[in-house]
Amino acid sequence: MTRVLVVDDDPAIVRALVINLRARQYEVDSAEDGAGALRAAAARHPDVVVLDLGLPDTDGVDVIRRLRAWSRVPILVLSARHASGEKVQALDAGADDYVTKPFGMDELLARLRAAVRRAEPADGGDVVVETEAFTVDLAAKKVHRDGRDVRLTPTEWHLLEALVRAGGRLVGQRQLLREVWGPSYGTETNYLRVYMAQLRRKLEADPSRPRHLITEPGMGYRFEK
Amino acid sequence: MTRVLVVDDDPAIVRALVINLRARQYEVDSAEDGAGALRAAAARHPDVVVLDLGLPDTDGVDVIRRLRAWSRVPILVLSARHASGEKVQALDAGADDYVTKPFGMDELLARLRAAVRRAEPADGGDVVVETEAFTVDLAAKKVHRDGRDVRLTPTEWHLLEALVRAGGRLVGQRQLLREVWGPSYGTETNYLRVYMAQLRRKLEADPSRPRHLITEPGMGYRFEK
DNA sequence: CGCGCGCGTCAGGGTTGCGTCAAGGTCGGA
DNA sequence: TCCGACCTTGACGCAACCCTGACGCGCGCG
Repeated sequence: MTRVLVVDDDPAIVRALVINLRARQYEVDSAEDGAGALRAAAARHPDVVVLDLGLPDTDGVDVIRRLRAWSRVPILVLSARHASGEKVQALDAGADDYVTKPFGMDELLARLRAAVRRAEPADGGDVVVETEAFTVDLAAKKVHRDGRDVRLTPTEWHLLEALVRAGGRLVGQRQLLREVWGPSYGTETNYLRVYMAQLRRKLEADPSRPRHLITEPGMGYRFEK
Repeated sequence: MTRVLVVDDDPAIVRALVINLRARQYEVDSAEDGAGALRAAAARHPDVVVLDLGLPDTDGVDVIRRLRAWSRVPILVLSARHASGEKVQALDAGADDYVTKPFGMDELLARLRAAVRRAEPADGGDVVVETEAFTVDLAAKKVHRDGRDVRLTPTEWHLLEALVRAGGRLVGQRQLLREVWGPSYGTETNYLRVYMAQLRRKLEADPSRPRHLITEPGMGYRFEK
């Protein structure tokens, strides 16, 4: 879930933002001054910060600088000032976007989505799943075992990926076949047997007693850490 | 040097932007419609795109989508419309920022700097990447090997750059083709074979046994340190 | 006890994909 | 106008992959 930090000294605005964001499944923290903002950012590691420039204790641009000193979290600035000098200062200090009050909630949310989307592949880069026998890197499409790379064929990789992405849940054979071979392959369960065997031979310590690529007889297969 | 692509059908705006950007040491290309924008983006690989939504031939949002189909270049949208619906559409299609006309040049430039700054470390990380066989300098666009410069053709460089920027991740052949040759070249995989061979001949110690420019059969290619 | 079912294993044959080479085409500079 | 560098395109051999069928095994059930 995406975590947002809202910083504003006007309780009405904070409330409006919190309600709207929570309704859209964001996790929201809030702060009402610069010190609180920096504390919250350090403690909670938000995925994006919505920052009002007119805070009671600190200059907003200074908050941006201090955040940027150690974090690359996207910062979306709110401000009542329309003057372009303010905007330039904030943006050059490291802000990602600048919205003037009064703002439309739809627009703000869209800009927020844009900021989060941009940041995603940057720091959430590698999705790596580890087991005691091998390591799967879903982003790089790489499998590691005993310090060496394991070579997988395209079909083997697709199958492994489908299982790993299910995150430990059971995947039915029909679903597996459709994901890997395409929508018209619902019954060729022998494909699964052949390729599961190859995967186990390449990945399991003891292929005849799989510990991670598990068969659920009559139902399907499951990946287990 | 940072390369900017300006897309607008109003010559006055294009001129103003080009003058201001060139004065600040940007390298500027321009296009006046959607088709030209896509062509220019494919040919010149700009570091940021400034895009007017009201183009004569195409819906601006559609241009954004088509760009996003193969590129992550930052897109800064210009528009005369203040309506929030337009903004939301453009941002959700993949735009990075949205500025309404008339705009202040200072503000636009600041937003442009923000967009470029964000993108820089996002896909590169290191500007210089070293292997035991050769060294790639992404900023200087140079390749060193055994203490001397290696001469690469433009296409060879694009290909190498796309692989190195992926940072060890596997790059699918379709994606590679689109990044290097443009969005309409999704299937000419023989290009890849030819140019990968040339790169290996120039860079690998033993071109028949590549250690850094690796083929993943059926899936794509990967750069490995 | 015999049978059927589902799963794992193995090996062979058709097909695809990759590396290689060479020739034709295009563009810009001398 | 000629020349060279670069890009495109096609052909060919080879290795790897995908599919397929056959067989063996364990289990549950009649």
